[in-house]
Amino acid sequence: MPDAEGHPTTEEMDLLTVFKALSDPLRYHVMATLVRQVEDTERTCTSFGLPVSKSTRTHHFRILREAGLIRQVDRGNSRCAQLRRQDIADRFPGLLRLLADNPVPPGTEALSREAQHV
Amino acid sequence: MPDAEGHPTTEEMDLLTVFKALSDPLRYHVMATLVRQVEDTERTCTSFGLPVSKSTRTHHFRILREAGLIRQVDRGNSRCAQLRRQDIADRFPGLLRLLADNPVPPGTEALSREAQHV
DNA sequence: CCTAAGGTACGATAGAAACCGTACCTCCGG
DNA sequence: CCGGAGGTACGGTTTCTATCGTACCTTAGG
Repeated sequence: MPDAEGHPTTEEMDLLTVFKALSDPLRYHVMATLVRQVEDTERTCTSFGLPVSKSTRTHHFRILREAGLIRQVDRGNSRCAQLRRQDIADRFPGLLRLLADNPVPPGTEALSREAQHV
Repeated sequence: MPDAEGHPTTEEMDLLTVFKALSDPLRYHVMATLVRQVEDTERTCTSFGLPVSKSTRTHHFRILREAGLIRQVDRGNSRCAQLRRQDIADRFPGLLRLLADNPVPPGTEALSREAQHV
């Protein structure tokens, strides 16, 4: 079962849930962004500049977390999101490559004003 | 643009749309089933024994078709669904393997009474 | 020619999901 | 010690989508 912070183990990850998590443009965008960054990059939820309210943002990151795609670690002040790169690669080989090769498709805008943070 | 029957070209396929199509348990099941069959297998929509009405079934197969995942060919009496294996392999390498390795997860029932057709 | 099987089209409905605002918590910096 | 930034929790709204029924089309077969 998931740990206290709601991170499922590799075995608990389920492709249907992952697809559901990735079927939203905003979440897809977050993942496609994370996957193209250097290993172990940590980013706050805010840094993605999603065009939604704080509470909605929490909602989206929760879904990514519960699908096992990201890890959220407490950094005192804020809570950083980190791609679970190795876990995903182990459980769903090929998935990361798919995301890396397919950034947000044109027409799925409202994401263009991506914050330039790191 | 898509052809007359609504099949997108390989270039038009979009991963977000594909994820959306695969994020429904029934559609996921259809794809996971098709992908495990021998090349060029054709099956009628009915043969999957989905626990939904005819019109809903049409709806699901339309979404799969419009995502570019299946091809529907007229066979006079009925309309057969065929996996677009090569197209998917070209456009989204790794995707078919993911599906083949991850059949319907336990707990996603209502699919158990799969028809034993070919 | 008529019927039944397989499908599509359309309109309606119910449930799910995205979204927001408000209230509240925690930590860092001044 | 206080304010603001980053988040979460909760309740309510709206929008989307899975669902169904009905009507209708086409074809194979009796």
